[in-house]
Amino acid sequence: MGNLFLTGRGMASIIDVARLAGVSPATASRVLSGSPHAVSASTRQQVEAAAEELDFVPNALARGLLKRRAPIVGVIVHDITDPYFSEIARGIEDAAEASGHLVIICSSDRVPQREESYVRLLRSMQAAAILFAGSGIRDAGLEEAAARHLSAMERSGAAIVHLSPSFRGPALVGVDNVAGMAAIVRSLVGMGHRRIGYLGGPERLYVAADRERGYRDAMNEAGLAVDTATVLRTTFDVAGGADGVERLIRADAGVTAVACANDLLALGALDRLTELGVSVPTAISVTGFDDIPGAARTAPGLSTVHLPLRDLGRAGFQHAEKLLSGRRPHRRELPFDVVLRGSTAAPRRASRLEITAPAALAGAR
Amino acid sequence: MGNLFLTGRGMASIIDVARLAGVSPATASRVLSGSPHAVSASTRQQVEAAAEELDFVPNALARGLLKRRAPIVGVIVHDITDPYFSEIARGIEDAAEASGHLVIICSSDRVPQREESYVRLLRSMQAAAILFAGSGIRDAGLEEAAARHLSAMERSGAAIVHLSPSFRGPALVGVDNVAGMAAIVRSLVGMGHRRIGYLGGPERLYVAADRERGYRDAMNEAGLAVDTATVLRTTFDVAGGADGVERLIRADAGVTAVACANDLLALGALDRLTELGVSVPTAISVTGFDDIPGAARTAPGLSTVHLPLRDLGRAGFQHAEKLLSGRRPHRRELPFDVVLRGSTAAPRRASRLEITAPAALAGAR
DNA sequence: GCGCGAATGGAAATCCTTTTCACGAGGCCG
DNA sequence: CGGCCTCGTGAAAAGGATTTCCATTCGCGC
Repeated sequence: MGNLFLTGRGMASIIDVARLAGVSPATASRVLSGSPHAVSASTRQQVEAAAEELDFVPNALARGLLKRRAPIVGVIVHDITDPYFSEIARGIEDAAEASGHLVIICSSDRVPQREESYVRLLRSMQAAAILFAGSGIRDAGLEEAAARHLSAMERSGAAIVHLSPSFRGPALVGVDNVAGMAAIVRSLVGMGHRRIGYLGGPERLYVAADRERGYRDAMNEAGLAVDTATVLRTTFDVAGGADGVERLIRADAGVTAVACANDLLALGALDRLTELGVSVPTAISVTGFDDIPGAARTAPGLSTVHLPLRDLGRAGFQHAEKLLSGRRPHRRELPFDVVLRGSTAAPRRASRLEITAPAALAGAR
Repeated sequence: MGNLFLTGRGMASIIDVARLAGVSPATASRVLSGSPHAVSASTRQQVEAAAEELDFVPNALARGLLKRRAPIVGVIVHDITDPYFSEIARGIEDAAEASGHLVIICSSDRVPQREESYVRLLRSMQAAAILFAGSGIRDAGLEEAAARHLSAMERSGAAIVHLSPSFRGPALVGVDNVAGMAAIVRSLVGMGHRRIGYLGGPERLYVAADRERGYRDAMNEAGLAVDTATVLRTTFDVAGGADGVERLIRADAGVTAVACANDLLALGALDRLTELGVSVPTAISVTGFDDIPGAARTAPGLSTVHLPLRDLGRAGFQHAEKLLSGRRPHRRELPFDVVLRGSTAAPRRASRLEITAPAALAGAR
């Protein structure tokens, strides 16, 4: 077959449609792009019929070139395979789809250079927005390059949104990591724990620093010592958590609980404790942070700080949309929630004795 | 400050660079786009210095408009939150990044209309390739529209790659789902199970059909009856698995093992069985499919069919690259692996008695 | 009957880059 | 020493859609 109005073997352009409809490209554009310019009903119909007939799909590149903006948003994550990030990404995607935007996923693997390369690529694609889902990484080189790219993009009207703390300061849309960690540590204290170890994330991650500060705040507040031997920093993943608890246990500092900087760490810790025959929560309590899907399915269920990750993604995109439409949205803070499952309990008697009047306790029991 | 050579407040264009370097845009382009065309060393250096000075980032939209192709690939998944898909997506991303492509994630939620809308969007963006990570959905409306879009894209040189079976036939790059399921069911049979239930996925998913066929094949091959009451189809997620096993158990058909069409179903099944106080594998064995990260972390560990998901993604992108460079790559089949963990064991004696000579068994034990 | 505004449609510029095509200079071979 | 080839560079077109001006027509009030 082959339609005679088609310019070549490629896709039909708006010129082809205009020709078939017997109108100018300008008119066809007005109909097809929903312009406010008046077009008579009959002409409109002609154009729509022609577009349908030719299976016309507008070239977003041409449109974007003119508008200086492509209908895409980039999301910088550390690893899309990490449920924390895929949940956020999904929230962004849902909100983006509603406004016709496509979402580009960029897993930086926490390598500054890879992150910069992605930002550059997104900039070259004239992305409408970039959302940083993952925490910033303290790195002079990256931050200099990133600052340059980001301010250039903002100057040209793109939206930049941080969902976690970064070198640009606290997140535009995010949760209070300090308060969240402090809250769950406080509930550990409330159960009677006194020697609480901490398994932190990489030192260079801003979010890891915030969470560690929350831990220290809560400990200080309760008048408890933070032993340097019981605060460990490791990689932000399951393997890090497994090795971390083991080191913590072997240091034999008598900790009765371990607060982990995120759920992945806690999952790894749970695994290793099981392997080591250390029972949770009888011998030791474990807490996580984030409440990723799957945190509830461990045995025992993981006590953690629930974050509304999908909402965070959605809210992040909405923030970007406001920025794009010229408004100046407020910082937005989403609520967290301490959820206690089976991985935490009061410490064993022996431990309690250390911290309570022995006689009183013995008598009560 | 503000550089006088900048046209406006926007980003520097190649024309600005050319002007600053004192050459024509053509020459600047040749330097900056790595064209094979000869350019003298001194000119080249001038241009590079100017580009650096102006923080020039090429406009990928303009380039794409000319080349009729944007350096982006779309990945259609059912849900990026599902570890099965995020693993594949990550593999694609890794391979794509190596060749300067960006990856767009499209979660269809298995809604045909949403899938079509995404394909249309990708087409309008002149995506270089679309990879279908999720299985096709049997749906006349979608398939008609999809066929139209896809053949149009292929005609214009884009690459379309299916990683799972679809209405276009078996996957271009994929695994043998029939054989995989048959293999794990066979190992259940080998352990002595005779009444093996099946928890399948949505009827309209091609991949679900394949896996169910594998189950039936293995059962027939072993001369075992497939009772319609012990084959259930449900949604492809944790909730479906939980409800599914419960129905299976309550039907009281005496099954000693349940093969699940994927790991999410198996995870749900494990959860519910625990809640119900049915011990795994003592009372009942459970198997999954895919070996998502986390399948090893259940208690007991999930026996499943390991799929090299990340490799699958990588191989899929490489296939697309070959297609784009005009080659005609072969179908590629990746290996699977039955991995037995704690969720499977030989059935209890009572069950064995049904199928083995009672005297012999009793004597042996 | 004249003029004015609304309605409608077209011509052309614009967005930025790549890629022919053309041109001049210089080197080499015959 | 003339013709030819190579090298280096520039001018201009192309790619597809939008949008700013204009131009035309029609209806209508005076």
